[in-house]
Amino acid sequence: MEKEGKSHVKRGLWKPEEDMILKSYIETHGEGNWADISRRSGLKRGGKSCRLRWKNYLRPNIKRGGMSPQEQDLIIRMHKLLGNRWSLIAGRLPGRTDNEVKNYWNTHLNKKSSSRKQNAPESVEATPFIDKPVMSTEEVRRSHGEGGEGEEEVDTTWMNRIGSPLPLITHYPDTLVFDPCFAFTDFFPLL
DNA sequence: AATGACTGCAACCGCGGGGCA
DNA sequence: CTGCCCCGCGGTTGCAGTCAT
Repeated sequence: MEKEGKSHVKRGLWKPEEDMILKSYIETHGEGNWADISRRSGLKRGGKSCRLRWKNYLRPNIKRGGMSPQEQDLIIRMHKLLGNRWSLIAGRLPGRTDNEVKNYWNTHLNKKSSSRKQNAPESVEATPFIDKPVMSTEEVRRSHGEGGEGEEEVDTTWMNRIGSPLPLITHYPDTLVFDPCFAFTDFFPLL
């Protein structure tokens, strides 16, 4: 079959008409098999492009606009824990997409964190802001008891490494707002 | 008003993983 | 086991809008 074919595949920004076509097609036929969707809908777009457009823009319940302080806080803390696992982080932010979270991090938070590092007080230097995730994906999985239903046996080593079960809040009180509803055990089931 | 620099976001690219024949 | 196809992820690029001069 024809691969996403270089020659006649349209690129660049999506037009409102294209959005409408894709949206109505998916509403009628459902998601799945994006290569097929791009062919059958009549859009001259690659399957990947259709998928991206739907997931990041057209899907229902997409939240647009600025991040709330709570969302910022969550992103920062999740990033510290997981690193650049944008899809996982976005999974904890209803209506936000991995692309949006990634962009937000790269444009806003990454900058913020690096500028903080520059004038960081000693106490902050002791807990570097972003460089390394506290847990690798593997560690997250293990701590969730993957491979052994040891439930309730929560591995708390990440807490020790962060230094506190409420990471960062004491170091950056101007930016971070502790959300008492959030517990890390809350997102483990998603992994 | 013109224009060059900067910023933020949408979209693309390449790669790896999973499912299936 | 192998190869193919599709999907999803993370990194990167490109462009439109905004700001500064």
